[in-house]
Amino acid sequence: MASDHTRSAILAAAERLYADRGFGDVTLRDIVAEANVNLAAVNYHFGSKDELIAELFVSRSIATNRERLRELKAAEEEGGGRAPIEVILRALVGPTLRGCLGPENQRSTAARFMIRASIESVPPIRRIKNREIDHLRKFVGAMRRSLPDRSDVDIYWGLNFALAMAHHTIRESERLTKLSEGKCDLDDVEDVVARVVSVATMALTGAEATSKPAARPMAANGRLTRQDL
Amino acid sequence: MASDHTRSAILAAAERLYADRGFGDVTLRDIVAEANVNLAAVNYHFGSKDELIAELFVSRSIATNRERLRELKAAEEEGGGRAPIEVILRALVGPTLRGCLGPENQRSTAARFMIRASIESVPPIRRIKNREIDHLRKFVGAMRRSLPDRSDVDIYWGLNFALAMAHHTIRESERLTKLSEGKCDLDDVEDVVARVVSVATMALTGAEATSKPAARPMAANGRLTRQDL
DNA sequence: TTGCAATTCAAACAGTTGTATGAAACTATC
DNA sequence: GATAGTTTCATACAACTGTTTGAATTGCAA
Repeated sequence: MASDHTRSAILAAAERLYADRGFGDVTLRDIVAEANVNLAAVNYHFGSKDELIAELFVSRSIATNRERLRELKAAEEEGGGRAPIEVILRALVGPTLRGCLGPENQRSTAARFMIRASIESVPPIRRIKNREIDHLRKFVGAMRRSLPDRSDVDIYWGLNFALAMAHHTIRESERLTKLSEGKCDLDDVEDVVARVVSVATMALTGAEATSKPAARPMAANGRLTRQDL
Repeated sequence: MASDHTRSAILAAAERLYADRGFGDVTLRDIVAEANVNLAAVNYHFGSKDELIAELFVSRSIATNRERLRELKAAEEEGGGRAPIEVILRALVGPTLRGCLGPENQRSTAARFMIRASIESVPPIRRIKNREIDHLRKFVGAMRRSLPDRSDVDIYWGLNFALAMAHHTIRESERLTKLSEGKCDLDDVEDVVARVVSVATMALTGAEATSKPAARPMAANGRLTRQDL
């Protein structure tokens, strides 16, 4: 492996194009044109298109996960093995939110790529995401230590909701801006982090049991008249 | 328009195939084979593949939205124009959750299709989703009436988080089951609805202001060593 | 029945896609 | 400076895609 030049040019070009135009309509030919390399170079260096995408996604995921664990470890060491739940949650959702939100023009290519990966789910990325469970288990452990009185089920649901709010906000940030007519300021990332952490904390420390009301009928499947939507 | 036979056969076959195998690898030829009709029939009846997908998705969205508004209207009429926030939130997330969760074997094709539409976002569907804002505004209105002291921004965030928890739970239901080793029972739909509504209610009625801690550095972009993930 | 429009059909089209090939160019080692 | 291994390159390939075409068939109305 001499200089890595072609390899990294492909990676950079691919990430930029995917970030800008999505996975759907970026072909290998687009990528090699942007990278100024030969078409065959992709298969030579990466084996296949899917492996290129996977490598791209794995790199960025590792970076985010490393940042998450760094924050988590620091917090637990400071608290003698038991970090406050808010800090754990902040370590969980902070890095992702900070990476993907913030002013448009200063949002990195990497972040825009990860947003795309979150919006348009393609097979090679889906396969990798399934492996993220081990990573999440570390946060489950920390949350258990922080809230020893909470049941496991509540912990799992709290984690699920925290990730839900973070990812959904990233994924649908445009819609939220439009719906709120700009009143929700998604460029103020730390405010977003604080909101997510606050709600997730309430979810984990709030009301003990959830009431179970009577079941409701399922949505109709029959014919329809155009009126809503 | 004589008998609609071909048309509805295509719709049914397409929905079934998309639900089972996703949008990515279902071709028009797969659909017409499943529907036992000629290849050209799709373009004759729908104009294009994208319009077929759009028609499918619009139908199901309308059904869900109608159900949502039915619940909302009933609740507001009962309360004299002012429904409790829990009931509004239940009307918002209940129909979707009930449609998409529940025991695998009794989950309808329609519901499985909508899950797919939520996981794999394809262009024709993305275009339609952007039009859903008007629909959501009706819920914003109801929430404002229910919580007149809350700021608009808080309302928007509460709505956003409610949808986040519902959609993310549907989309990542498999992962949550695996992570929790089956302890989170996603077949008990009403429990899921109750949990989402409960947390969303806390988000909307809980702590007034969110504290604003100091900013944190962004995730590193540099080289990486495989360790996490 | 005749005529006309709607529908179905087989076949082909035009374009794109990711991938493979084999020769050429390069690079570093001896 | 010859050699061996790596990397680049132009080109071809094979398959698949959504769409179109124009003729056949069908169904209904006059």
